[in-house]
Amino acid sequence: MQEEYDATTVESHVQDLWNANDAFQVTEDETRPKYYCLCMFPYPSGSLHMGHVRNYTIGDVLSRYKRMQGFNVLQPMGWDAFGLPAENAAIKNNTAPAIWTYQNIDEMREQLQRMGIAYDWSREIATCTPEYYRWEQWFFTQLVKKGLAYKKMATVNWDPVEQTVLANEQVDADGRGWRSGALVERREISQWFLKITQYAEELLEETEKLDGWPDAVRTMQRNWIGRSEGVEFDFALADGELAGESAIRVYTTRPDTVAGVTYMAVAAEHPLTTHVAAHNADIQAFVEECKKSGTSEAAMEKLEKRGMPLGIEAINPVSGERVPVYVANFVLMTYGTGAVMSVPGHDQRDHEFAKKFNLPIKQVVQSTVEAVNVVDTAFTDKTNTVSINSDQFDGLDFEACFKATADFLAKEANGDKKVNYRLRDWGVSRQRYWGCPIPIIYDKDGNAHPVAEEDLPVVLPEDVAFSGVNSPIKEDPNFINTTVPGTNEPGIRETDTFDTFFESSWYYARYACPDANAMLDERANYWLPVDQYIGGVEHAVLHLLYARFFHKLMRDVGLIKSDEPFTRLLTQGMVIAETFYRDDDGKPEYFNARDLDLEYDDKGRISGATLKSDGKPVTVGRIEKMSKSKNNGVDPLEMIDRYGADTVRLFSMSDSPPHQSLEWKDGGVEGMNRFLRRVWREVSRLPAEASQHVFEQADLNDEQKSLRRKTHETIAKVTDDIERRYTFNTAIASMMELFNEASRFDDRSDSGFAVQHEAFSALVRLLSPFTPHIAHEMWSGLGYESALIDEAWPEVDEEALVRDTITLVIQVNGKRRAELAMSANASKEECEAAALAEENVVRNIEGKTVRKVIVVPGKLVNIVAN
RNA sequence: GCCGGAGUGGCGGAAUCGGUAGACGCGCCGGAUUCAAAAUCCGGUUCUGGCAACAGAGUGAGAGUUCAAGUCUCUCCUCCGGCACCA
Repeated sequence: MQEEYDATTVESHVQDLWNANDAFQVTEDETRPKYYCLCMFPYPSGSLHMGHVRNYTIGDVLSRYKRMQGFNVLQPMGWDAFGLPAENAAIKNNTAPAIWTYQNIDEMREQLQRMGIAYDWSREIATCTPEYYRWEQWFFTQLVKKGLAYKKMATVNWDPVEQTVLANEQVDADGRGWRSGALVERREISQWFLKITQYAEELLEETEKLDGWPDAVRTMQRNWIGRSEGVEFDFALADGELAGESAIRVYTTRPDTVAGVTYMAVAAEHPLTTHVAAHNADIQAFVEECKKSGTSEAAMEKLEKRGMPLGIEAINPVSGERVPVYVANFVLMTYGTGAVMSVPGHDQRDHEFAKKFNLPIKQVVQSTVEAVNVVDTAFTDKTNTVSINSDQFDGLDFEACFKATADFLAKEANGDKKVNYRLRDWGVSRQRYWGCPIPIIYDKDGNAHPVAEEDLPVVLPEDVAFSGVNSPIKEDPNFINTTVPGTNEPGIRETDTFDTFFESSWYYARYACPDANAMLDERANYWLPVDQYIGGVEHAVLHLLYARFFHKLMRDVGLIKSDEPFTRLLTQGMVIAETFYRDDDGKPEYFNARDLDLEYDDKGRISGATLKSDGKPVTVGRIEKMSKSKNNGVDPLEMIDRYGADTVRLFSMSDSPPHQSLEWKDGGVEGMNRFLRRVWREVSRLPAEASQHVFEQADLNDEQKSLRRKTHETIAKVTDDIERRYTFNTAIASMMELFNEASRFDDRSDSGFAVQHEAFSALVRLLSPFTPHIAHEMWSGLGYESALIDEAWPEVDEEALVRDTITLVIQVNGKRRAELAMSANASKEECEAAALAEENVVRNIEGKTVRKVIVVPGKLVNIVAN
């Protein structure tokens, strides 16, 4: 072992060794417990960023740790390869999306390999290959047959200039198309949906059981599913039938407030609105206006609450009063019945609308504990309340009134108790090119036929000229024209592709059997569920919910046996860094720190910065998530070149716990590099014969015992931090403590060397999941013949943890006044006596009476005196 | 608006079950080495007072429970994240 640590040499040497031995290839093995550790696979954008580094290092630490614990560990990697950026790049660079994507995959694979992560590369998957997507096409045809996939009209963003559908990401905050700048419109087209709502109840119930998931993610999923219990019932139309209907059906979670309904509101798409609009130009104009606004959340948010009276009245089934019906832009056709009863007294939104249109506000719920004035604001409490102004329901609390009204509505107004979900069926059609073709053929009457199993996959043509925004397959007769399955009739192919969440919803299962000649085979039941899943919290709802849904679908088709895909989930925080900018004309221009000269104040804080190229100052901005737009990214490859992958890995784990954000700091990286160089140096200086010496615990002196205790305390601490707490930062801190103590230890006796060798032997193994390359070399440096990846995780020697003496903290009235070294087995009385005799204690209780003495064995004595 | 999470030195953070607040790292200060610098090594570093021993203050603000509170309870403030016309 050389005395100077050279990361580049070490890392390429160790990686070659692993590669030559296929060190991380695994097969099913019933004799060992399995451990499937998975990181969310990347989109192949072409370059690795720090978020990837952090994500994959966490996975590798856990994988390597479990391997040393004796588990049969699977850690695969692949590519979420379909998606919009490939199309954007294609337009910009005039290359086919496939070529761009495969080139990026090659580049990123190389970059990833430099990090030395223990992947089983033989299982690599790219979702854009027909070998992968043919199975999801097959699966979709099964779902169509089971009625779990169906077609219906749905709203999309339509760019009137480009004459194309836009993804939500392609519509800016002002509701304009990204290329044309034209105002995006809403348009109804027929699209495919998966019936996730059929699984809403099971998904919700099992959310409660996912105790290996962060509470935040479970809460988000619960809210996203959004279960509510209420009643659906009719408001009869006051002047008889309209548009073939005699009533307006509504859904409410507050049947106890029906008496307070003073008006109603229906959606722009509601049949009643359409009926009235046919003879009323003003209403027609209003409906058109509603349809013009985009579907994006940003657009919805800005929407002002507006409405118009339809000139219709309905009868309140409880009060018998006539109430006017409005059309309003905030009523959603897709939730409930597309019509709502409005209770301005007890719903804030209804209250605002009532004020704006001068509608009556009626109080029907009274608080039993405070004064209520529904003229100013809605009263929405459901506890400590009684019903008033509600005839036979007066005097009931919320629960009783809910039940009584529901029973009444059941008899008098076609009422039905109903559970509603905020969750909608998952629209999987995308009018994009670079995705998996939906395997459907339409006959001349427009009926949909799933492509026959033997005709799969429907291959996406990759050799395409990409001229505009429109998908090239939509104009490709070779792709479109075919025959209807089972006939000789001409048929037309579906040209929409799947939402890319489709691919990422089942890839974790395919890794178990990437070469299977079926969607999955028995191997999936060996490896699944994933024991540990790691990725960004931005996927808390969509991806993680879709994957859970798919898992249940695959279970119900008989492909797998488990109910849930991911047993434990870790969501890592963002990687953040300083930003620097100039804002001369209202559009800030951001600069990367590498192009700046930074100034620091006397406390080491950044006080100013100037651009190297012109020497003029730039503004120091906030610390934000690394991104292209803020130009504050740090290139992982540059860091690996400078310090080595081990240093980069170690820093990414050391500075904060994984679920929190990590601030990238050059000084911190250098600190980790310094630490590794020190460990290397100490190990290289340890005499070769140190490994030969043995010791007997009973014969050790106090210093030797103390180092042994530190060694084994550290093993216990690091194990607990990785296994239970996920606090890799504190694990690293405690390894540094052990190193500091072991390197200061200067005892050249045989047993001294033996104890020191034990400390370094443990340290190297504890470090190995974090910094596997340097650990491998140091392991041989310590005189071991074996490869470190085949070693077992170090075990705690309980005997080494035993303390003869302990430090007792002495407090007077809760304030620390002294410390005492005591025998570890001293009695309570002895501790108390020693504490009361201590010099500084005597001084502090002088003139006071000791009221009470509290002894916490092994820790402290608190003397209460006044 | 609703639902989460978080506020601790100059900075990132530690304190795991109510028991020594500030581990570990960065930065800064001093020293050694050097012709000099970088690198490296050693020491110091919450604030105030003191040569020191030690004393006082201190975990966003305010109250409370307790022998003992960063940790538990209540009220409030600030920041971050998610959802947001869901009837």
